[in-house]
Amino acid sequence: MSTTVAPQTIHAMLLFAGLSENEKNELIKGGRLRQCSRGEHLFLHGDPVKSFYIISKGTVQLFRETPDGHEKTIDVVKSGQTMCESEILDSCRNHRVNAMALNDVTVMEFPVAWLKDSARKYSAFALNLLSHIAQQAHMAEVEAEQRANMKAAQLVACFLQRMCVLYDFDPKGFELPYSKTIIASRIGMELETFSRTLAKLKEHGILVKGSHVSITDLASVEQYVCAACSIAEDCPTHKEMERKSSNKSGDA
Amino acid sequence: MSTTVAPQTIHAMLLFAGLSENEKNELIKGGRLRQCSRGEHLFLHGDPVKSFYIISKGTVQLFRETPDGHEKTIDVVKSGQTMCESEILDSCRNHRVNAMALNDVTVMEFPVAWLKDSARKYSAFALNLLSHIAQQAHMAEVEAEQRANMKAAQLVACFLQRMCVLYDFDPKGFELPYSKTIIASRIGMELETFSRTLAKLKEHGILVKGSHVSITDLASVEQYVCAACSIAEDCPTHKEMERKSSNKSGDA
DNA sequence: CGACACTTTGAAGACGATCAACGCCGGTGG
DNA sequence: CCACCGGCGTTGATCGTCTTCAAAGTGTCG
Repeated sequence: MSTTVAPQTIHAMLLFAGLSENEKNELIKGGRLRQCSRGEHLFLHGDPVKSFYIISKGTVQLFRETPDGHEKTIDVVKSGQTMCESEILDSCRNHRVNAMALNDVTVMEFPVAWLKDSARKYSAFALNLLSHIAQQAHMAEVEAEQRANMKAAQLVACFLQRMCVLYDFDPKGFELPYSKTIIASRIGMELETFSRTLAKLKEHGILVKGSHVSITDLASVEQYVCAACSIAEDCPTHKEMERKSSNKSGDA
Repeated sequence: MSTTVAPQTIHAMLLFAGLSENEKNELIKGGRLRQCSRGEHLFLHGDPVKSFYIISKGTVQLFRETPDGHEKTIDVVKSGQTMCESEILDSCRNHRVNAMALNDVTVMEFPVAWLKDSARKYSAFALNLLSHIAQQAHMAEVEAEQRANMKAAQLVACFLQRMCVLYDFDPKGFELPYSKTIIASRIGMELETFSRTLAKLKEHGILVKGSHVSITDLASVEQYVCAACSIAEDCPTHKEMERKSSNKSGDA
């Protein structure tokens, strides 16, 4: 299952790269497992920041309520990803977002002090953390630029490609891992716009029927989306999609 | 002058907090000064990443050309701020943006290896760097959300407030530090929209005449902008503006 | 004075948001 | 087994905001 990280797989995370097994064990001992069932909140906007999280299983929605009562999804985070590192490193007292389990979730929970202490103790960990955050910052930058420059259809197509890569789906056919409502909100558009957009995407090589997506014409998608993207040449998603299209091995 | 950081002031940067004077000197020895005159490029999109920069004097525009030939300003960075840390930490080979001096600029230039080496060597530096990047990531997140939720006039008003704080201007009256063309592009809107928006802002307590801005009614601005902002309660700019409005001491 | 960069203003158009209604489906309870 | 309901998604019509194209105004500097 692509949404599960076995406990031992945490060891394989890039965050712990370059550390000895002993050091990893030492670090991981600092956390404890926590279970959440679908719909349960891990924390709420305004709650004091108490932990750093590594998601071991399941999917978590990070969202915020705007002053006018709407609900905006900041991100959807899955197993193998982390939460709250930037809040902790930025020394935020309180959470800036809500976190809700979209399905049954298992997280590894580390006390706030753990993160900085570990960075202080193991310089390799500090450097990994730095790359990790820098990478996130980069992604955020790219998304901001895309949102500004591309239109809805391109944003959606690009997002579907990223989804393919993140969840290791077969582009030829896969199921959306969560509801269209949440996806739309994640991309920053209204559900109605998203719905209409999906319909139009068949002209560009993406066919959507219910929650089943098949990217029928990778070349067409790339030409439609990536040609309009200023980071195309060094876009990891773009590269990965090209790899997937040459390797004809899909693991459904 | 608010756009100058004397060499010794680099010592005072948060990035070097918690280090002894000897350690600071040791670190700073790793860099060398470079001058750029107005219009000169520090680096171009696609150039290999060769340095980490601390801006000591002047203002630098970071921008990118979109596929359709437009020019989009990613950020405008001034003395006391840094450049390229995330590229380096993300191990990017090539620059993702262009950097051009908007006026006469002095930067401190450190070789790429310096950043990671220093982080490895001094854990305090690594932690400072982590906060620094986390903070940037936070700002980027906030801006993204604002761009999605607020309308042009609110974005502009918010930006002017931020400018006030960053440059330590007196809200009651100050000059825009760079051209409206660049500001508009920085905020992500067309120059025409920006121009029209400025005119409309007088209804909300901001008067603009040429490049002279005066925020006449701070309360009105806050109510118009910050009330629509989801991070108002923990927005450093908002807080700082309130402080400025109580301290009736402006330093023009 | 003229050239040029920068800014303003006007009018038309594109795009997504919003409001409203309907279809679909799974679940619950009679 | 059917009727009802609520969550989710689709479709249609309208509206507001920003962009785009075009033209004219302002300022500076040789």
